[in-house]
Amino acid sequence: MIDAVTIKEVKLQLGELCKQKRQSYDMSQQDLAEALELSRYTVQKFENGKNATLDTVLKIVNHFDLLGNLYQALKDLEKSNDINSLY
Amino acid sequence: MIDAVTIKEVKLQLGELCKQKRQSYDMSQQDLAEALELSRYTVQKFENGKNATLDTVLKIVNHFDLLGNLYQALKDLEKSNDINSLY
DNA sequence: TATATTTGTGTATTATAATAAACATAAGGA
DNA sequence: TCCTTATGTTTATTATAATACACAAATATA
Repeated sequence: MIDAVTIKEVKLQLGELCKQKRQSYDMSQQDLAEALELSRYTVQKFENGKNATLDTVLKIVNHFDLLGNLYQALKDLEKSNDINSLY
Repeated sequence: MIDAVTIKEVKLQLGELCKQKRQSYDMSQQDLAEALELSRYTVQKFENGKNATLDTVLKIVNHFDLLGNLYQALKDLEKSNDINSLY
């Protein structure tokens, strides 16, 4: 039995991904906020797993060149009726 | 040269995915809204590509049993420094 | 055609994400 | 040690997502 992933865990993981990507680009929270025309507080909260808007998330995803990947993943999910198929 | 995906397109695709999944479960917007304790208007706007909160998106993703997939995809992105690597 | 259901839209209100500014703390470099 | 930078947190304000109605327009269904 695999533990179900929670919404909170996904938000925390999203924040971690942002932090890791940001640091790999050698940017501070302030740098990222300015690049995306967001406040540092918004970046700060996002990286710590708080709720955010889709626009904020996608701005960040886009900045790290992951928007195309996300789009393709969504397209794939739409095609397959059941991604968890055993076959 | 591949056209860059826009934030607007991703939001529209997210809405389409929701609509397609919802219909595959034979649910109305009202049904989905009630199941997730959201207003129908919120579901309506999301399906039509409007901005939303991360909580709303993840509630919907979770309802269609895609939260684990999303979590794993985020974990994978964190590990690989460059998902677009040619190697 | 009627009737019911679903979807799209409008308005007003409430809840909350985003912003701006300030300040504390911690870590690192001079 | 001092000075700088980055992060975390607070308070107040603004912008906007979410809600709760209502109603019109499609879209089934009898």
